[in-house]
Amino acid sequence: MPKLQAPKGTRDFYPKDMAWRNHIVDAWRRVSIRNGFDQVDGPIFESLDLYKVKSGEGIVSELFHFTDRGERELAIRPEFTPTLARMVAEQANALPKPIKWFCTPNLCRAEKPQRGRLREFWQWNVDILGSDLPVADAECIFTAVDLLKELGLGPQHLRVKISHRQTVRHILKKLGVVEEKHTAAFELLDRRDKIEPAEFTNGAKALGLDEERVARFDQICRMEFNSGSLGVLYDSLGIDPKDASVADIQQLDDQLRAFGIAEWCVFDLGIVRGLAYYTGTVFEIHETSGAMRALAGGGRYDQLIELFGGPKTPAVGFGMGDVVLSDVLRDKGLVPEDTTPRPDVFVIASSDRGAGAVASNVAKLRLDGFHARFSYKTTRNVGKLLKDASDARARFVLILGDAVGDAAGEGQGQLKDLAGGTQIDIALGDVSSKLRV
RNA sequence: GUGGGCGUAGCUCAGUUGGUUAGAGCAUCGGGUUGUGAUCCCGAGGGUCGGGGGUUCGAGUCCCCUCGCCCACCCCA
Repeated sequence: MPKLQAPKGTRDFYPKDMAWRNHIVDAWRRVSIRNGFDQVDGPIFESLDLYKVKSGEGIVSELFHFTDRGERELAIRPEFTPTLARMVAEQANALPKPIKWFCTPNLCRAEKPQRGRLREFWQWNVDILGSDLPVADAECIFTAVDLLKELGLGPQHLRVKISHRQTVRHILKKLGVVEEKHTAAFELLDRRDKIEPAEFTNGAKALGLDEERVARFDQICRMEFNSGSLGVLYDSLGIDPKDASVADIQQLDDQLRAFGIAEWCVFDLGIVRGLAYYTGTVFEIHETSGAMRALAGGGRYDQLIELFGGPKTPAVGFGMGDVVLSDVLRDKGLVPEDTTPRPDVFVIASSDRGAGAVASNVAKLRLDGFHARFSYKTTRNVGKLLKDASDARARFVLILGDAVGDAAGEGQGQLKDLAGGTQIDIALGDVSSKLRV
């Protein structure tokens, strides 16, 4: 029999791992809800065609796909956006706008695992549909930043790098690149750090740019503008700030400052995202050191819902994966030793008579809503039992001796605070109210 | 898909030029002592040395294939 092990690029979640995953997913959920998003989900597999709509045939080799007994071609979801688009397209006219949805699906991609990338991972998706206002873009970014803060990260660790397709298009136009070649220009821009300078220059020439303009194009793409300093960009390019083509990015900047997250944000026109479907704002969250792959990425995709057969619906959103997020938190020393739930109370017996009352007292405490545990050991050795309680990371220990009554809640016990070490005599009927303090 | 590094117990690792039934610490489980958390003492379980094939009297050790992990590419929805 072949060795039975978790498939390549997947993870087993033992209690500590599961607690950590929950730590992340719970934070995603908590932050989403307080930012006004509703949770949704869809099937973990969809028809293969759904993924071809957005990404073409080329996507198939990246998918785990199969044929069911009805000869239907299906695929495990590699992303959530097509499902989201399908769901929105189906009920777009009935849903109140703006639609603010989030989800935390697990996704599978048939890629070779490496740092920051596995074959199964969890991804936080946050989307606002039905509004083309820059405030929606800003609220998505605010929500992403809120999550980072929630997990203890600060602007010293991460930066939201923001660009805007329309602004870049406007600059390209100013430099003399015809509109049909803008997509090629985006691709070239995206690859500029991966290719030789000569190849970049040649690519730029193919777009109709001469030597001087190539240099200018490259220079602009390498500049960063802090929030509030977009004027510098306009000046250097001779753009009128009142020009409609830059109004959008200017409003976004104003909103970011209104939300109070300007210090996290920087405008970097070199951020392109490979995705052809982004139409306006695009952004990525990067480590300030620039080392790792992007922690999150997103942008505006105003035409996607139509592509999936829905009405024209502007949309903006982002995704954040658990793998890179965990890497970042680990690097920054923000991973707690153990995130498994701690027992409120651990019940032990120091006498045979006390042992007879353990189950009933545990039952009562549990019915009162407490996380209560006890030991299966038969020893009356208080030291050993306290060690069990301590190992379980319990907050309190209830010690039952000869003073217990015949029924739950009767008689006396002792309640020990494991953190402080203090111990008090207590009537068993008063334990729950004492624990609530 | 391409290239490099690495696989011995749950974890961290020893294991001589190929040579008896492959070891240690920690962890786990059981027992004992002090009945109030560190401990201390005794004991147990756990490895087809990632898997398969080959060379050899003999392979954890040498050769080939394969699987997995890590890293870098490709790609990144």
